[in-house]
Amino acid sequence: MATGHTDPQRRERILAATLDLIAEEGIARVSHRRIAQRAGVPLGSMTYHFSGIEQLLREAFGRFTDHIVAVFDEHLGAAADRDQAREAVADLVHELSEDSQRDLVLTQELYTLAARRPAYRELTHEWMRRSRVHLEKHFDPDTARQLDALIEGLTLHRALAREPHGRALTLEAIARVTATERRAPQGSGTP
Amino acid sequence: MATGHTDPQRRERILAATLDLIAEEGIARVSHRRIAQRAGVPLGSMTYHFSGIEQLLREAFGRFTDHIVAVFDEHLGAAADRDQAREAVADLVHELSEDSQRDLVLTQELYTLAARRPAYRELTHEWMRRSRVHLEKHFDPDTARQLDALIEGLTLHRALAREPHGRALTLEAIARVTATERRAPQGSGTP
DNA sequence: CCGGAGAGCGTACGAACGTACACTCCGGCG
DNA sequence: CGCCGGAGTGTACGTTCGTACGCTCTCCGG
Repeated sequence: MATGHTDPQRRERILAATLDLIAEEGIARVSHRRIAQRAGVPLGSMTYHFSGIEQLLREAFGRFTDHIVAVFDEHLGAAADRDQAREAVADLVHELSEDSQRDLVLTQELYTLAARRPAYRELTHEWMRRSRVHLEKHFDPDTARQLDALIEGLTLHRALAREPHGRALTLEAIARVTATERRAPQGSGTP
Repeated sequence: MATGHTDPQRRERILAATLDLIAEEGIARVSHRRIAQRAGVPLGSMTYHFSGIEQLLREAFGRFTDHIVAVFDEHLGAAADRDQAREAVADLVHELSEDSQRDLVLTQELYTLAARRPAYRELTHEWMRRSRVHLEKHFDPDTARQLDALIEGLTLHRALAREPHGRALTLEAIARVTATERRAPQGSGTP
């Protein structure tokens, strides 16, 4: 085509197609050619817009974490008190584990990369940080940390289980971890 | 070489090399040639012992889940009462998130596959089932389920966090999820 | 002592890969 | 009106891939 001018939509379409491809077929099947075909752009565009597959992947996963963090913000930002926060967390767990296979798969792919490569770990750090900011508006830091881990586990197990657990169980787990009546039987100190 | 007889060690070495390669470089970089080189076997052996990469991966991850389930059994099987079970769970979380980057990475790779392919999901189902068997010796089924998810989340977050949380926090989270008896106050061993 | 059966291997082939780079085309400037 | 710079692309190259298959070599029954 050669329009003669910058076309920012091309770039976006490539990034979106990259995430779609990873979600559907996995990192192992990602290639310039497949992405290009899916995005409807010529092969040459790939190396024109991105210096290599590495940069492309990092940028694509950057978009993805932006999206996920937005979902967190959307759910948890609205919570006004502790009980609403608990409900919001339950909603979050169920949305992430039920709605879209896409987000689940991409999350796993990102964790897999993060487990090995520090560059991707930065993305998960930022993600964890942001979610904890929300949780710490309603719970003390230690509890927030535990709850954050619980969210992760509940989401994953619900998504992978043969018979996913119901909302009642999710809420009960959340309630237990966030129950603040601390009679200190073992003496673990926190505010 | 052509020894003229079946050599079961070859097969094992190939499977071990497959897991090593996945752990170090990721599914995306797995190939017959790389595995063969790492295992010290000729390329021709790959197609001789395994019908294709698909079968090879499934079998390799089968070995891996056997290993992980054994770690679960080892830690949780010895626990005699509820408190020992809590300690055992904490040990488990810390061993999996600290000791070996290898197990963590392989776990993530498996979850990634399981999130997309039912064949691999069977492996995770069996894994979850086995771990719940142990947990249900000390806790009621719902609690076991919540605890199982918590283990998952704590392990992952500890492994990926910039500053991993300490054992006290792990134990506190476990205590909280397992503390509340729905019917009776804390007491007897098996539900 | 020998010959066949079959375990195990070396190699060749077509497809797909990432990347480089010469090229085309168009809007704007002179 | 003509031409020039740079955005954007088509294609070619060297590499690596999975897999098939004819071959070698060892062991054992006779």
